[in-house]
Amino acid sequence: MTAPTPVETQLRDAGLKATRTRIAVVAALRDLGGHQTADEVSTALAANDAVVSRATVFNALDDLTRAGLVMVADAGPGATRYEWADRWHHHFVCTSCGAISDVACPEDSPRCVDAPGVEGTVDDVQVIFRGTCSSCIGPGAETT
Amino acid sequence: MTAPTPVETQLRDAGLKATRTRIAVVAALRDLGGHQTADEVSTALAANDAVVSRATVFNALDDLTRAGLVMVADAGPGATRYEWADRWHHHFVCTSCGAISDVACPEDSPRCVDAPGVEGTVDDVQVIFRGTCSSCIGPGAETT
DNA sequence: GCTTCACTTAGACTATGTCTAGTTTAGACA
DNA sequence: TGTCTAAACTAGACATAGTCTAAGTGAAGC
Ligand SMILES: [Mn+2]
Ligand SMILES: [Mn+2]
Ligand SMILES: [Zn+2]
Ligand SMILES: [Zn+2]
Repeated sequence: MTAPTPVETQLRDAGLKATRTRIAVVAALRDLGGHQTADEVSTALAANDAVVSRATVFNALDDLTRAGLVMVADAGPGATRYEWADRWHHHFVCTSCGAISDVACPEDSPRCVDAPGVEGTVDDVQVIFRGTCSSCIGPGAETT
Repeated sequence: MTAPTPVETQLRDAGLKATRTRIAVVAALRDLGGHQTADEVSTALAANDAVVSRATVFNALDDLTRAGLVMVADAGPGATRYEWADRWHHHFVCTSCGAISDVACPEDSPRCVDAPGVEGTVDDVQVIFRGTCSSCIGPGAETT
């Protein structure tokens, strides 16, 4: 039994068991980088000889999100995209090609924007910038 | 042929034909209010003796969104929610019960927040506040 | 080392959205 | 007003995303 890594500690602090699967999912997201779907995570785990049931990947991502180890990048329709919760940030989504890129959060904090008139408690604030990315504007813009 | 309503004009200005279906979809969203899924719109149309193919409802909502007559309320997984694009605003999503409520946009403009360092053109900015709504906090909070 | 309950599993099931090929229609123009 | 044609609509098959259930497994408290 090795010394508990930070991830294991974070899990237990959130009242979750530090299972092989959850640790592998966090590692996969951190290693892959970017914004991954549940099925992409599943594939990455399988490639690492850590086959995990599809339902479990969805459950793990959900649990990890609530525990704050993983964040969701809202980007409209299609599969939900997850990423390792390193630093809080926002997203730019290209409505032409679907690409998602990070936008730094000026405050580096999940509650960076004030919420006037909200009836309830605000946990975090996500800003989604939508538009056309530079590759889609440029000379070689894809119309597909 | 009656005089063109504003909606018909808006459609033609966007290069779209002012069809019976599209007009009915906008009317349904305006009359229903709130944040509706494609299937809820479909049901509302049917109740109005205006049965429309499911694929057409999806297409119409997509076209109307691009034309600026309808807006999407991003709210995480689940069906995409549409609403009549009256005034630009943001959303508060309760992570406990899933309720979506409007949050006024201080600037009343789709480009209310500055996007530092984005590689491309920003068309609009949506802010999503996530947390727990007052009914879910209050004494009679549902755990379901 | 036990015990227990949270976790994981396979796979059926539901929900959400897309595609295609044939038909209809809005709106341009004569 | 009648004709024409690209755009829009249709039904329904298909694809993708996510949920549920009941039985087996393992992390962690003792
Ligand atoms: Mn990101
Ligand atoms: Mn709204
Ligand atoms: Zn792009
Ligand atoms: Zn609530």
